[in-house]
Amino acid sequence: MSSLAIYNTLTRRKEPFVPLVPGKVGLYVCGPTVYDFIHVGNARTFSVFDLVVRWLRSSGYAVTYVRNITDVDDKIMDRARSRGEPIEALTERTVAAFAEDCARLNLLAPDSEPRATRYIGPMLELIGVLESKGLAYRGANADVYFSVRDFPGYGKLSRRNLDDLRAGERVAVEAAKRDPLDFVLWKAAKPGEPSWPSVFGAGRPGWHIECSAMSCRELGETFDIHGGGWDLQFPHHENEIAQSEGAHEKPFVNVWMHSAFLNMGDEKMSKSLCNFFTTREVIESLDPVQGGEQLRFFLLRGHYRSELAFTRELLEDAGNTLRGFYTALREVPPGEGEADRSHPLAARFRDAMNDDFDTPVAFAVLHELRAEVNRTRSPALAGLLKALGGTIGFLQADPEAFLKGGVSIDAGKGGATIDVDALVAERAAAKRARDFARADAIRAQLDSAGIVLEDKPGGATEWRKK
RNA sequence: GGCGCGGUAGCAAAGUGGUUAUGCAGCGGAUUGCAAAUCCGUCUACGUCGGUUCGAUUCCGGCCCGCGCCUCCA
Repeated sequence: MSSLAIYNTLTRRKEPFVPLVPGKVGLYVCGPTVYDFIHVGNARTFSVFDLVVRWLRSSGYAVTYVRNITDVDDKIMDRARSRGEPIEALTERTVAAFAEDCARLNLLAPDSEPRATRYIGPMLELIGVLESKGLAYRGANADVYFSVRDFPGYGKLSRRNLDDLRAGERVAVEAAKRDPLDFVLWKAAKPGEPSWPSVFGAGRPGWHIECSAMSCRELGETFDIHGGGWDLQFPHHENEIAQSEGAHEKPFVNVWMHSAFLNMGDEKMSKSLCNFFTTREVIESLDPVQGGEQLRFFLLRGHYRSELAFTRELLEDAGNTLRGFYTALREVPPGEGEADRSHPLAARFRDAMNDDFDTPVAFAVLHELRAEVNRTRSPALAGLLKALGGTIGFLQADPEAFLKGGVSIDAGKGGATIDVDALVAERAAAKRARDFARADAIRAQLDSAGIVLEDKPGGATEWRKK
């Protein structure tokens, strides 16, 4: 039996995974800033870590999964102001929408979903510790900064040399900083902005401090895995390390995981480039029953450290493939009882997932299993297929319902709805009377409405969405 | 300028120093009243130039091309 190896950004290699406490894993993932719907690129990252959590749990680990919500930030304030609504109304609504999107993607809820505004106290404590250790200072503008050059390990995650960084080349550097790379821990309040009282004066936290404070509260000063999108590596995660290790003087995180981008064409999808689709608009453009899992499959069938291009064709392709799995499960209903995890294909699936979550190989194994199910018509093997898919959050829907889809059937021109079952019955009667012209006419009619008929050996007829 | 990632067949995507990845699409066959589904078979591969090697897509080096981070960003 293989054991899990994970690519660690910190060491830039795959390493055997060894949890701090045997059998337990603490996992922290950087969640959304809640001023707008998440886009499909965000969905990729959250899906990747959902896969990680599910696989760790399938492997027997007790996982504590923490994913934060950033609910205080410049963008949130700007958006609330431009909409003329209270900040809380915006963030609450966005959090609720985020939860809906996650549910559609079949993402497990984190065990803890801390919000920045509820951890101001721990953040201030942490900033206090940093100041007492000489790693933080108050600027002339009353902001509090982290002094990057006073933290020896700065740059170790992203492998940057302080002197090579071009801070301020693209954005003007705040004059109050001693070094252009210093980053803000606490921002002094300006009129009309939300603020909290503190020994540093009224203000609000900088972005990076929340993750250091909340991960420590939820998972301890040192924990197993910290994840996020590739772009968070620098400066966000680098700054988290500086804050946490600067304050606690012990390793912050053992394994850093970063998921690759989702691209539009050959550019990264991002809000600043305005080239994104929201997760919900993509799902809503797909079949209402199949859409969520289809998008999830599209996002996860490639390796999480490889970039992925978002196109309509690839989304369709993913849907076709996924329907193939469900077709097998419809034809051969999974047997009751425990699946045989000692089957060679199960072992290969496990090996693939244990090799840094190699989903392309894992799905290739599932395809072999699907063919085996179709050949042997073995309910036990179908059960294994469903069970293995289930370990990574797939193939749990009712196959019949999935394949029928959420069809809103209309006859085409007139928009009149079609009674599929009545037409199927009429066709059956026509077939019995050997009126094949009528039978074929009905097939054609349904086909143009997006319904495919499948005659079964016993004379029964199944239908599904095209 | 610094740091990093990648270039695999129509499309997508793994992997390996010598033996079929896999999927979608296509094509042929079996099957079907016709279809669909399924099964069987099948066609295009490893950016480029060198090096190491009995042998390289797979290791090493140069080059070309693409992308990312260095600002908020999943």
